[in-house]
Amino acid sequence: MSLRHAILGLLAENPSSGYDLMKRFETSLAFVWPAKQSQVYGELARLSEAGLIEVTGTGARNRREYGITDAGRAELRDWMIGPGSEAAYRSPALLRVFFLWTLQREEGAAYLQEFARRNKARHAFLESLRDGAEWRGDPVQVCEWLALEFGIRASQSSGDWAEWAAEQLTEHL
Amino acid sequence: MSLRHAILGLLAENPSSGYDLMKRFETSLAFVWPAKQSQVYGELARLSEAGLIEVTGTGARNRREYGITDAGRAELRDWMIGPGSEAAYRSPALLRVFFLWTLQREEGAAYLQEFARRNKARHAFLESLRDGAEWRGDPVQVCEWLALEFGIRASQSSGDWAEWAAEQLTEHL
DNA sequence: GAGTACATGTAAAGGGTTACATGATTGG
DNA sequence: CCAATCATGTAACCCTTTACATGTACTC
Repeated sequence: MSLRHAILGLLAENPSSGYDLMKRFETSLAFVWPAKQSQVYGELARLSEAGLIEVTGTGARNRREYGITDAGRAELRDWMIGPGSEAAYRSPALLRVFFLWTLQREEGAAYLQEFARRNKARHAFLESLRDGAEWRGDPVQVCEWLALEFGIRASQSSGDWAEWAAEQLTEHL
Repeated sequence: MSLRHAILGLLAENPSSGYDLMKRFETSLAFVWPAKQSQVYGELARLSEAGLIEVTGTGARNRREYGITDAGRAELRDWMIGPGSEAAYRSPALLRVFFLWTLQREEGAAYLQEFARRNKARHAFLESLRDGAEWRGDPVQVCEWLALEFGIRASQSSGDWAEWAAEQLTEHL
């Protein structure tokens, strides 16, 4: 149940409303732990009931700001230092690679080239995020930067692989 | 709904029982599209009812072998050449990186070093698979090899990143 | 005044995980 | 004969996705 810990982590940074959290799930966390609006509000209610977060303020338009409680901080820490639950990585894109032999050679190569193109686009996007940001060097931002760098390297590696794979497919199929 | 297409792809290769498929989901597809036993049998029933697969033989211990039908092959092809549904990548490991600032510097560095260790282990494992296999060069195997190579490069890249990140954390936090 | 962004809530459906449940066959 | 493996089925629970539903405040 990592959505719960994602919310706790975000609230450990600063108090936020469901709407604020939702925006962060759509932006900075989009490639790491995407979450929908309905999920966020549901989990906030559950966390609040469990005493891991609490309402710390209200604002216009029915806005409710939540802050993390001491119990919430303890729960977050337990999860952070606990045993790493495994990836359970599911990739429809890679699954198709397994079945590329069911297509014609040119179709398969085209698929891999499209895969390469997308990864290059993502790579360029992530690099632009890194290069466009103002790096103040506070701990929160350092961690964001590390995660961002992961994405940059991963998209680079995936893009390179896909170009190579398209060549291999043309040669060996 | 990619489980459905994973099963169709495997059955396009050769007729198999639920048990056979389950084994493949635990081995070759484990890092790409893992699936549980209960899922496999359920989906087989649904695919059979939809006419995308059919029972092609029976064996000892109540074994039922399914084969893909022409309708199933058409469905598989539609999915293969259709628009790529996006990743929806969820990584608890990377999520923690986002919140590493909540730990002490040494704890964070230790986490990243453990991350590096795991990726190196996976890298070694995947390389041993590649180097231990008998490569006959048939189309099915070429595709498996391409996917395997993806995993090798990804684990390499992740491991390198984690080592680098541990250093950065020590320096910049 | 209209459109956009802010703000929250819930219900239904789909897919994945865990657990229970059962039985047949093979190999040592 | 006993254990491991082969083989299937299903129920409950949890999480995610999609969709519907509603209302407020700001800006042009």
